[in-house]
Amino acid sequence: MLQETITAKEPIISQEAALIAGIRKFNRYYTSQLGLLQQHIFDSEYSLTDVRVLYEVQFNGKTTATGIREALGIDPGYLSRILRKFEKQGLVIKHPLPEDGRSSHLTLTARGEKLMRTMNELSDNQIRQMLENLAPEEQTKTGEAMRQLRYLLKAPGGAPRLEDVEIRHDLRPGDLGNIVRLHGEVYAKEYGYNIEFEQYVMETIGEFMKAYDPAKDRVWLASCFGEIIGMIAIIHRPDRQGQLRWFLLRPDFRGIGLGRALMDKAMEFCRQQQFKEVYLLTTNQQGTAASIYTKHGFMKTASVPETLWGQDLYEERYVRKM
Amino acid sequence: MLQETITAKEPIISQEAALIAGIRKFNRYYTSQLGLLQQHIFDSEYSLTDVRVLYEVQFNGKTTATGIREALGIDPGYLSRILRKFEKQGLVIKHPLPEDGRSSHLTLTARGEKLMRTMNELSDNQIRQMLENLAPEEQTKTGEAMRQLRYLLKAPGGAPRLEDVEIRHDLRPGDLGNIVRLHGEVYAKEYGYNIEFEQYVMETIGEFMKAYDPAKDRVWLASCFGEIIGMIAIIHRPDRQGQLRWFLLRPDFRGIGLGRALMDKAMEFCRQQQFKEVYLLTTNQQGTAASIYTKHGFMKTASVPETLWGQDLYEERYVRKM
DNA sequence: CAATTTAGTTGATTTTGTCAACTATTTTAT
DNA sequence: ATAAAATAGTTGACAAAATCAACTAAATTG
Repeated sequence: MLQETITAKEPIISQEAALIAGIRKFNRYYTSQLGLLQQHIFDSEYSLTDVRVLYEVQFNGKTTATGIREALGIDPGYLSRILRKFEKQGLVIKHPLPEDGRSSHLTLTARGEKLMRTMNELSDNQIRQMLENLAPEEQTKTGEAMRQLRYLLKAPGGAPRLEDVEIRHDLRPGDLGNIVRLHGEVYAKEYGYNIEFEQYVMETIGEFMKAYDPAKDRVWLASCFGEIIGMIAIIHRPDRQGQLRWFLLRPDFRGIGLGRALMDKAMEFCRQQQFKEVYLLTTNQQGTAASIYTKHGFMKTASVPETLWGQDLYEERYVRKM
Repeated sequence: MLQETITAKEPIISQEAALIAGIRKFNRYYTSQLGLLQQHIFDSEYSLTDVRVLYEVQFNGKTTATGIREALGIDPGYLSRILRKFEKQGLVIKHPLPEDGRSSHLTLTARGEKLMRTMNELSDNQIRQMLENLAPEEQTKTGEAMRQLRYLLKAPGGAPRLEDVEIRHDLRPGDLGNIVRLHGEVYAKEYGYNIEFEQYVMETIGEFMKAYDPAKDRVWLASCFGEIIGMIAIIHRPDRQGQLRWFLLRPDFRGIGLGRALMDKAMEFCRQQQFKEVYLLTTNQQGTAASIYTKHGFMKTASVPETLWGQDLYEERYVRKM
């Protein structure tokens, strides 16, 4: 047994208290920090509630008053008056519903859209001002921390977006470590692999690097706000074969088309290299990965029982003709 | 040359936009999520402003009205009335200042303290409710992300504090990768070492792990907000010798006593292990490290010229008798 | 098809926050 | 030393934001 455990598994009461106290501190700090409590946003004539209503109209396309009321939890009478004000100011239009004579769909007018754009610009400037005191690393860390929080707290739209992900294929300092780390963390979490697995990945990466030839091998790294969150690699093998390796996505970045994007890049590279075929080795435990492989034209050609990293599993081989 | 460069070094505009959009989303989400906008906190008779005032009285010990006014940015007249209400309700006491007949120090009464305790409990429950849908590790990640945000935004560019650093000596998934990464990034930045160095570190860590014996070897990792930012290790060697390895701090965490803290832990472990002596290998390039070694009783015993990682340098050996 | 529910409106009112004028001190400038 | 200016806080008048309850009109239910 390689691993040495020190810390307790059970959450300790005082730790929970510390966590909660920390969150409370954060809440208090963050509310004051961003001036979220100001009544009048950016010295405009609109209150925070006004802006929230406009935002709902803009993004919850074709909402009714009730939709907004439910989303924001405000008094119907109050909302009614706010909407009438907006209508009078030419920011919002009510489109009576043919199927329900009581309700109307709400949309922004061009003027309303313009107002919201201005608001967003002002908000962006405020954020930019906040960011400009930070070093570039700190900026990306801030972004990643917020993104992660939104994700953790299950915010709507908190899931990462493909547009925020950057894919590159050079190797920079820290990348090797990040590759190892990503594997260690993801496989430990998903399959309970112990640290021997991480060690194993380290060895395979080491071997790969010794023979690495930028013209024939390629590693793609996907990063979001500076953090490596996925990867794929192609290695040249004898007889115009290629091997696909280290295809991995952090769980919270799955299901957004990133796996496909990486696989596409890899396959395109294989075509450029004029490989006859590409193979990969995996285990039967990686169920979801398998379906991605078959979707991209790979076929299972072998399955051998093995005991690895404290697990009984089948080592599988997939091949795709190019 | 192993490295292949593709992407520009300059931060890309669209990524900044994504970052800002992400932050705006976070702001919007977080304000609504936590009900920070509700007027009446926890169905009490107190408004958000009321509670903020009480909080200031409680924690900015012995504030005056002006102190609160400056902290919260509210109208003096409004505050005056709020305070009078609190006085009448027996929550706050005004202690006229002998040195200034215009002002008074404000303190909470026992009743005021009790009210704040209740408020805090309600707030804790709300947070607990938010947390209970999360897995334990998600909870800790949430706490860490918030702590980091508070830290990043509060003290932009400020030096990290030793209190925020946690030192542990178990090995968790991702740690091996983090160790490699830390070395790769720091040495690239400070001495321009190329990725071969990171590869070399990977190999040495791999070798170490093969022979790793928790009873005789130890790796300490220093982390701040969940990120590994420093480390040190002791490996057992024949003849009751110990070798000190991988002593490294991220540059921005130097000069806060962390190096000393790590070294102390390492030396204490060496005493426990009853080593006769401890040695370490370094190069003449690591000038600042050398001074730390001598400060902790190490003496240079050898210096051999070498060419490593694209650099001409002297490999040096330091020894300390225990 | 009467009774009930739902969507939204309106009037009355309260709560919350703002502005300006004011008093009583303390500090500053001459 | 003393007049002028600044500071700390109060008060009155008022405006804005939000709530509550009673209401209308349309849709749904039994």
